[in-house]
Amino acid sequence: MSFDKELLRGTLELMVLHLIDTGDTYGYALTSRISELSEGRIDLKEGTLYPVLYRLENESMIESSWSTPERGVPRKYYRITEKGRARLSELRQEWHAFVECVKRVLRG
Amino acid sequence: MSFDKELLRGTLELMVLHLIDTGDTYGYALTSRISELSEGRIDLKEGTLYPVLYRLENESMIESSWSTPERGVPRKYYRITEKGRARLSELRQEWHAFVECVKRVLRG
DNA sequence: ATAATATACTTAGCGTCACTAATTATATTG
DNA sequence: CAATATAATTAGTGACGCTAAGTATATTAT
Repeated sequence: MSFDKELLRGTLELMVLHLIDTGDTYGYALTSRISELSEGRIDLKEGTLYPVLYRLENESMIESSWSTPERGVPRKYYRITEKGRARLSELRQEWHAFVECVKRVLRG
Repeated sequence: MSFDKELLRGTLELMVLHLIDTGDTYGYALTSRISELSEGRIDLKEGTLYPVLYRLENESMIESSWSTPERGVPRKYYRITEKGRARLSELRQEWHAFVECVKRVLRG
């Protein structure tokens, strides 16, 4: 039902950075958001998403801070940095160019 | 200049199977064909392409036979099998569905 | 109260696969 | 005959999405 995991490689960072860019959010919410937007076709497990977030934070693409909501358990909120926005723009361009390339190969 | 290698994952098989489907061919020619069609953006090294071909042959998606051209060194020609054609059709669908998903996420 | 469930984050270890790099071999060209 | 182009093979590396298990708090059900 779901996609070959290899396909996710290279686009996961793009999607995560984009969603963080559209509004500060936290890990658990990102998995549901991606699942929702992809109509259940992309079902990220925690073991997949969190390492992506740590990588991005480690490279200063995003920053985090703990926050406890009125109800519920503490959450680690992420926001994108300037560096992250630049990277996002690059990744977006790269993705579109790549899709174009594959399209050309599949026509040839 | 070239794409992040992670992007190639998941689409390499698709592109290779497609090109073999459009006409019997051999490894070395595939790299130049893909480079040409992608305007140099996808530059497969032998160490990348040949293992793909061996995998595909091992799974009976393609078949090979040696053939010596009138001029030049012997080549290993590949042709697609019925099983390979079925797989190609699946991969093509999966790819298009995935691109759609990413598009939706990047809009959300 | 307490057990059960939902939310939320962490982390160790695995397998796949594109990569680098080196090797072998024949054919053609200078 | 050396140098280059063509063509295939293969050993080893690293990135990263995955499984799976764990920690911890909050809410709901019994």
